[in-house]
Amino acid sequence: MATWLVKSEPDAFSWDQQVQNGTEPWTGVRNALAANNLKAMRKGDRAFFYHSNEGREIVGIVEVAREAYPDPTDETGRWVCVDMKAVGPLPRPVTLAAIKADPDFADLALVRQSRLSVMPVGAAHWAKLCALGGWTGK
DNA sequence: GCCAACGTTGGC
DNA sequence: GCCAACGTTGGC
Repeated sequence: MATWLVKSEPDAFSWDQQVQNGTEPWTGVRNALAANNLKAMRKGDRAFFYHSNEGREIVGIVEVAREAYPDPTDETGRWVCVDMKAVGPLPRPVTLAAIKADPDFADLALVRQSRLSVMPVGAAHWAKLCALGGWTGK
């Protein structure tokens, strides 16, 4: 199972909405690198749900419910989306400040490429972020 | 609200 | 196909 991190501005689509809706299409990605990451996602992969701009913290975990398919919000038909299902909130959201303060995360894409909206997270980083977030679920 | 990073567009 | 101009993202 691969692990990822996806960003959303809470003004546009927040964690609360994700939880309320259960499963939700992850649309609106218009960046080639991010789109490649979406295409590499497999059903059952997990991803951190990160609030950009407002909050700037990892607030929860979602799971890929449907692999890449054409983004219905894209008129050109060039871009794809996936479906994400809410798994659960992090008991203690992990802030960007905390991530940046830890040298272990210096090579995390979130730190290195701040504008990328969909990125892979290595197994070691995933485990550490789960621990920091107080995540005890599976 | 400002600015840095960076992707995209369009003129040549 | 290069590169300057411009737009967008997102941290601060």
